[in-house]
Amino acid sequence: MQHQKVVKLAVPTPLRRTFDYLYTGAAPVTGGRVEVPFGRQSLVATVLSSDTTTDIPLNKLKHIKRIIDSKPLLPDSIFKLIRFSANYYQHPIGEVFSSCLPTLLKKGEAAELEPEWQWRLTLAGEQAIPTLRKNAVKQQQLFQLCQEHSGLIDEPLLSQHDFTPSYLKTFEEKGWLVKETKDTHSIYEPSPDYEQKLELNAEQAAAVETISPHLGSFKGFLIDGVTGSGKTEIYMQLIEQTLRNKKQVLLLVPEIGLTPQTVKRIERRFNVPIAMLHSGLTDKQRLNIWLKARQGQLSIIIGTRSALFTPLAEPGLIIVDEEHDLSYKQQDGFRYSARDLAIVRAQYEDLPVVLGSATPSMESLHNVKQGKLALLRLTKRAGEAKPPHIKVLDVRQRHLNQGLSQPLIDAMRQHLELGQQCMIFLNRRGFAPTLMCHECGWIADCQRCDRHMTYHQRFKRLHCHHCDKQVFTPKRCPECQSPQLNPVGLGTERLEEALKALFPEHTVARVDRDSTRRKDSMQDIVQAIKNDDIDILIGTQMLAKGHHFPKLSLVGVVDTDGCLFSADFRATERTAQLLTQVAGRAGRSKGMKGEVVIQSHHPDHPLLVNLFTQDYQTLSDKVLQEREEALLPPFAAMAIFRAEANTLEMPMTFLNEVKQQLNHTQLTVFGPFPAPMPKRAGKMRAQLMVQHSQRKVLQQALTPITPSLEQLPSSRKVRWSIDVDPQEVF
DNA sequence: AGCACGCCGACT
DNA sequence: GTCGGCGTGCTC
Repeated sequence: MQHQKVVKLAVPTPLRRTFDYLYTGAAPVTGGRVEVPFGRQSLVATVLSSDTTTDIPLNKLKHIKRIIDSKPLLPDSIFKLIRFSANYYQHPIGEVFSSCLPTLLKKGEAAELEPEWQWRLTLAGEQAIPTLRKNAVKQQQLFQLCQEHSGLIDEPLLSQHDFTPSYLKTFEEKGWLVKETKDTHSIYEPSPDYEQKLELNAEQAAAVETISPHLGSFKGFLIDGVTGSGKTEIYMQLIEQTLRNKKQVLLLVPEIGLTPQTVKRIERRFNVPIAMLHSGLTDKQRLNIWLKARQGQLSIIIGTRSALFTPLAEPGLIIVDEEHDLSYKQQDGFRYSARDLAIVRAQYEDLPVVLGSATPSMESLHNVKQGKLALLRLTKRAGEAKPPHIKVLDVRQRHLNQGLSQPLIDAMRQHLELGQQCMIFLNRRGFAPTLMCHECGWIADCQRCDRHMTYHQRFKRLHCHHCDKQVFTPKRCPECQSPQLNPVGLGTERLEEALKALFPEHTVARVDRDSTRRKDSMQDIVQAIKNDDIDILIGTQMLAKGHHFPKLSLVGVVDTDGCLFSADFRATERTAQLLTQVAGRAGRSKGMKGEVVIQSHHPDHPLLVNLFTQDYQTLSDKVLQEREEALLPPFAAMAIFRAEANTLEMPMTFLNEVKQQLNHTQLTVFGPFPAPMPKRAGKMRAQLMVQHSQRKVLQQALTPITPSLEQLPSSRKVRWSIDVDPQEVF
């Protein structure tokens, strides 16, 4: 009998285990892909270890169908990172592999870059140029193009000038052009003087000087810099040094921060191949970027959360911009934090990681205190911009016109008269958050969620912002048939209407998910603001970050009170970050006086007092102290088990069984209890919280338990998940 | 998650 | 008579 050889595979299935298969002949390489029969389907799996042993009776094992890769797909560091992530986030290894790979690789496509072609002008071609007929304009153009580029043209150049590769066929046949594969150019020399390097102030210079000696080995940094303090210029100079060392840079940005402007700015500055990973790419383009990055043909890779797993041949630096941003944490499926994993990756690849924010997360500030991150503080705005003047306006007993107080309206007038722009911030889209019957008090509730429906006047509809359900606005109250149904409360749509009435001579624009639904409309509005075509801007949190509007001098926050009282222990942090970011939009140009007016019915609320009589740092110190006293993250490691089903009963039963299994561990368990908003999208939800002061202990306790939960009969009657380091408790 | 098997209701 | 409803069981 032939000796049977066994491989351990990560198969893309939600099962938290590995699968063993047999193979004959050459061993599939560890880290490479194979195709295997799995149940009745055929799947692409990744080899975790080759030439290994199995606990499964040999007659139960199937044979692999095909070896896809002859070399490992991923560098060791990424392979390790993926395995670490599956463990840390308690997510099935097969699913983790597939969520880290480009779609086409998941499907089994070869991991090979298509050759890129270029055409070289031959001697015969050169001699033929004078013989070309004068009226053959296109031919003339082509050869001129050739000569302008020292006899070489490539595909991008062709398409730029509206030629197709097939047009060149005739010239190839005549021997005037020769088609050849393009040299895989590795990282270019940067030419940093294309755009002038900006002058650094003392703090910026100190930051660069602190970090640059560490380029080349692992170290974590946190740049805590107020809005406008010039973090980007620090990134730029670090990128430049990394490029000089012929290394690649990975720049992570939050979901909405991925602006073409940032990329253009970087492109203009460095003459190197750059790729931006954004949602608009095709699978093919994504694969090409992935492969080029892996082969070192791209110098800078910019992308959101999932870009973290991009393999790099010569990794040199990881930057996580706006590190506090929630979008770094995936909120479904494989619930990883790209910011946290960036630190792990930097460790594995022995390179520096730079986190930057104007409002750092409590986690990062805690890591600073623990000595895990080195803190670099920028307290001054770069250039000559002054910090804005911030005022909390007590609106108790004041008359409000659609949420706007007279002092705020007056302030707007003043700024508008100076030819400057105003922004009114309201984190609630739609016309009004509820629709109410004036006669009987009936309120339009969502049938599938524990929430009211938002009234959208423009679409004449009620819209649930939690499950996306939309219905036409009823003409009469369903309870008492009264036609008097009134919108109650304030949303951005209503605010827009009010501001247009108040300031008929000024242009008003609204930026929220509804007004920017059309592709590029966000870009258009941002451009219009910069062109000074808009005087008054109404926005939700979409407008809070990243943008630099030179003529914007007044920011008004209409309604903060909703944010001040929330069950979530992170609410304070979130609100403080949002308000700080919003306030930071005002007065970013030199010589302009920025003003921020925050309306509140609770002007004495400690959050507002601490944030605006002091600063974010004072507030974050307080928050950290409270967290320490309450043993909450970041002073404890936390995980939440969530479960949902049609009734609350099954999730509670399941979570109680989970709790029993956890009884034998050292973890502190809270719950199970119904979620703060139990019903969502027609499902009833419950959760169970576990924590321990040490991450290691939490992880080690969960590791044997989570796979066994799949065996529980009650687990199949619910949809359940584990969220390690949860960011939102809902 | 897929995918198939299995045993009960309203249709050509 | 069968198409199909989704309950439940399995995946090396």
